[in-house]
Amino acid sequence: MLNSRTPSVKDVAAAAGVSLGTVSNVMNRPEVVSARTRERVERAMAELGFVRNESARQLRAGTSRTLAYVMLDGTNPFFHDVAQGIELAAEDADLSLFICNSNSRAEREEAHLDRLLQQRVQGILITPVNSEAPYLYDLTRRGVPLVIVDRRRDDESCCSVAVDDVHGGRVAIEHLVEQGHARVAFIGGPESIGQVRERLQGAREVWAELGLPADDLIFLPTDALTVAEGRSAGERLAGLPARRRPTAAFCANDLLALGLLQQGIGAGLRVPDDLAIVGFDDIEFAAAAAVPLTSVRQPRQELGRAAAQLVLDEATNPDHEHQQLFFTPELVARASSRAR
Amino acid sequence: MLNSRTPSVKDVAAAAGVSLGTVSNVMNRPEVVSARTRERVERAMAELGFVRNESARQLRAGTSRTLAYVMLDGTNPFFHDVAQGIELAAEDADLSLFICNSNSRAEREEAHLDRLLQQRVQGILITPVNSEAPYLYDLTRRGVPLVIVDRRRDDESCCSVAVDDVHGGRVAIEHLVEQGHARVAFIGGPESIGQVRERLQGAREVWAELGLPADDLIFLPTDALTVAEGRSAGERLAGLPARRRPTAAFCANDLLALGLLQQGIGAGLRVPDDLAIVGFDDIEFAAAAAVPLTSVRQPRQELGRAAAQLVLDEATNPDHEHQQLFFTPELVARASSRAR
DNA sequence: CTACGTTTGTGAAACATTTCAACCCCACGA
DNA sequence: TCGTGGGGTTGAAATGTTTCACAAACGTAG
Repeated sequence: MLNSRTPSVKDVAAAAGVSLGTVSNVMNRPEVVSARTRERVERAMAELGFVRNESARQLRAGTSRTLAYVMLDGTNPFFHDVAQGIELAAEDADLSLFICNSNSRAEREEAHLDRLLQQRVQGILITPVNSEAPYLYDLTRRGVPLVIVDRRRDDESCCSVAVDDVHGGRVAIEHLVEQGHARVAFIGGPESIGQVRERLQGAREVWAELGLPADDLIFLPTDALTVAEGRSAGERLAGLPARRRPTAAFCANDLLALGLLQQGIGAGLRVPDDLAIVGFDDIEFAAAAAVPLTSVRQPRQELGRAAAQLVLDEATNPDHEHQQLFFTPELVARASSRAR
Repeated sequence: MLNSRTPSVKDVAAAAGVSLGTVSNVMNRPEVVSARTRERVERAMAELGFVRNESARQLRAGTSRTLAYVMLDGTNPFFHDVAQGIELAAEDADLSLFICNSNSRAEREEAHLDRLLQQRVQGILITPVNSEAPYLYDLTRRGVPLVIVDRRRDDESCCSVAVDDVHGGRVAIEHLVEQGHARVAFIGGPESIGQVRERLQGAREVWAELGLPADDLIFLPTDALTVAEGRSAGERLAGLPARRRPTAAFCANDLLALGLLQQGIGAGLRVPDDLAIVGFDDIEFAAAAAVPLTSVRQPRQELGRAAAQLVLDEATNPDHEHQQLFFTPELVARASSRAR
């Protein structure tokens, strides 16, 4: 109040009648200072309302206490769950987490990374717009610990944490076939997204293995993985001639599935009787949908947690080796695909 | 690569054959340095891959370039939309945004604030667990710019940005009465949340003004504002004797409304014919629900943006005065409350 | 040719912390 | 008594910027 400047170690030292080195010791290695002086210093800190200046600490120590996650799409709850997992791991390691959102724009992504570099964050987790972007390789060259989340790189030039999307596609289709469906739509796109390709690939693989005619697995491409695109896919589905119309749809993510569900119910379809639906991700709202949504669950928090552990290993362990972690997704069956 | 240490201004200065003060000038006031040397310095920076050390900058300059938002509940998309608004304003002011999540736990909240204080952030935006918490008052006393978002304080001891919840309650009920409903449930809780109280108050006010019997506005309390609680409220609703059973429900937020909708549809109710539903917040998923949800829209991004502007004013304008901003929410009518 | 103003560049101080070699003091063993 | 060891504390250096008073260079007017 009276003294506007915020107190520094020097002020604390003066107030406690010790040297400033001792104050630092109280904070960083309390065991070397005698109980009596430690207490005195702590009292002085409390009285002055001392708060350690993190910039100065970081400048001298050379190491920051923050991690960063650059997420791809803030409107998709999936990424917030991943972030939550990272946050938990960061908390355990006594680190702060910077969350940025690129909104799927490479230019925002690059701006964020630049900022983070200036902050000298300990490590960066990212779900990139494009995992091959040159500025991502620059990071590695600079020695910044980097983990790619929910995407992969073909070469193994950095750590990554992802989910076996081919397998995810397989279990979704296996489930639908088990439920008696013989004509199924795959809804998703654009194909430039690796995940979409792989989920489709898994679907096709198992469809062929089961000896079903390729024509009866209908690919309905979309322009994005959003609720609106799901609705529009639903309209296209309804437009198909009855004998071609699938009895079930497997959507590349839950947002699409929710859009499809909404469009279907609005058009008077009964789900799952007229149309069974399976989504992907198992976001919170999947279970909360009007007809609870069957979905392929990704271990979202686990994904984040594991990624954080990898980045920490890279940051602290001198003989760290890059790893490509792979989680296996599993099907969560709910009403939207109940047996016919 | 070869030289592991990341280059500093000093290295750049040496490489460009100028003093380090000049390098600083190139970054901070390019107009005072001649075109020739500026270019030389810039080339040296690029060659060395120089990245300014933000801690050092901050230490010397005494001011950080970050804002922080401590959100209340990461599982509610509402807060992410608010954060998005803040982010946009921060971007305009060339600031970074730290996003923290207290998960409705005061202890996490306090830990986050402590961190942020150490980082010397320029200002803090927060949707607090409790706007009267003593540690929030401490912040103000310390002179940290603070804005309370989506909550208020009775005294006007800091800036806040909120929505007129009483009005929101009024328009929701007016709408339902217009649609011909004469027995309506208010679903929400706990009452310790100011918003819940005020939305209920608005509902009761207008109900009385319209001359409807108080008994026909039924208060169904919940333990939280979640989808699960919405479902359970739906069960309680179904348990009411038919002549007491309301024909419409006004939920204190969209998550409750979605839960209620799910339970209702599952139990075979037709929405809106058997039960009309109005939510609050108008989150993305409201429009995407099986029956698109009528909701009272809060200007979520605007809320964040305005809050950011207030905090910046407090941080930079010496004769800043605390303001309590108030937005007026508006009803967005959709299928879940279509005329009967 | 001098005095002066303007433009451009310099160098040292300052910011708040951590770290580390050095120092003091005291107890203890010889 | 002296020497030794060790617990506790100190003081100064170092971290990478920014800022600011000042110096150098260069025109230009008188």
